[in-house]
Amino acid sequence: MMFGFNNISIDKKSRFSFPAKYRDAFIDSNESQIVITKDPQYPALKVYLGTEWVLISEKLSSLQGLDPVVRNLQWTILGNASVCDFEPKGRMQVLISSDLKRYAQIEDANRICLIGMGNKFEIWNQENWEQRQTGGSLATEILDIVLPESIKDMSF
Amino acid sequence: MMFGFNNISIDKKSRFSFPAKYRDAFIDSNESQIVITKDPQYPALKVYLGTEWVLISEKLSSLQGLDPVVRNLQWTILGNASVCDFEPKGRMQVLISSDLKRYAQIEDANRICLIGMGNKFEIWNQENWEQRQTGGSLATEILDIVLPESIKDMSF
DNA sequence: ATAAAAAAGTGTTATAAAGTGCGTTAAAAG
DNA sequence: CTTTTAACGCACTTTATAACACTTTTTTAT
Repeated sequence: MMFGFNNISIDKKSRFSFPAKYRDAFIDSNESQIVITKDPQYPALKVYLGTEWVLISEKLSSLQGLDPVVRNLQWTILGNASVCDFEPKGRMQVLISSDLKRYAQIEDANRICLIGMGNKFEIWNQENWEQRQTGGSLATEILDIVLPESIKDMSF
Repeated sequence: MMFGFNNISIDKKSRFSFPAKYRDAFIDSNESQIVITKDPQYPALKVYLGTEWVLISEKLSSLQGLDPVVRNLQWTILGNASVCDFEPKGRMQVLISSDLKRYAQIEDANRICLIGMGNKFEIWNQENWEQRQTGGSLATEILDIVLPESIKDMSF
């Protein structure tokens, strides 16, 4: 399980590396891919391990896409997913696409917040993260998603 | 599986090429054809791999065509499908017919959005895509399709 | 109906931009 | 002080795209 807050650098080519403390967890679950995508509610990114992504993406894409709420989630999560090859024994580096950077408002940042949430990570712009932590709300957040029954039990 | 957002160019002769990151997926599933057709609900195009198209088109064409909704879907999806030969090991280039371009409102565009949704892609006009993403609705969208039981479990 | 012209489609190449890999330095931890 | 980790810089590779040339098809005019 991967937890905790990390303020890490992102280089000129838009790569960041996972802190070394997570290496064993990645090796144990035999990861070879990392998937980054948009958070459907906040200006932040979700980072899934490849094994976890398979479960989530299969479940989400199997839902009936004619429901507009479902279709929207499919677009947001599946349609923005960026799959990166990744070596747990190497540098554990991944690239963030310019689109995703824009969404998370980290286009010009040279530091980002990487937050371990157990089975996934989140990536935040530092100011947004601090504001959220101190109870403030963000201009771009979307809290009024009413989920259909079919996905009430899913956690993204 | 093929995921993610791509803003790519479409040349003067209406060709686009798939981003190189999808090459392995195409090679693995041994694709030699790509099928582009209309999205039944939005001013967008669906792009299927040949192998996937066989499944969908066979299922859809086998349905009882007396139901007007089914008949409409058959017309839209089957009747507008454009099959292109395609070499996964080559340039992965595909031509979009002027009809389909008009439908997706990309007639004069020199960039389009190609969205990987797992087992298929969607092609969008950039403005429409952004508007859809930020919650706006589009003049031409059709959300009130009531599906007959026979296709409730199909995903297009 | 035929030839000429235009349009549509196919293929190749060159070049700039984006992405990758790896060594070095700097910083932190033990 | 030694070892590990993080950050940076540089060189190399791959990819995307525009430009061009050529072929095929369609249209137009005679």
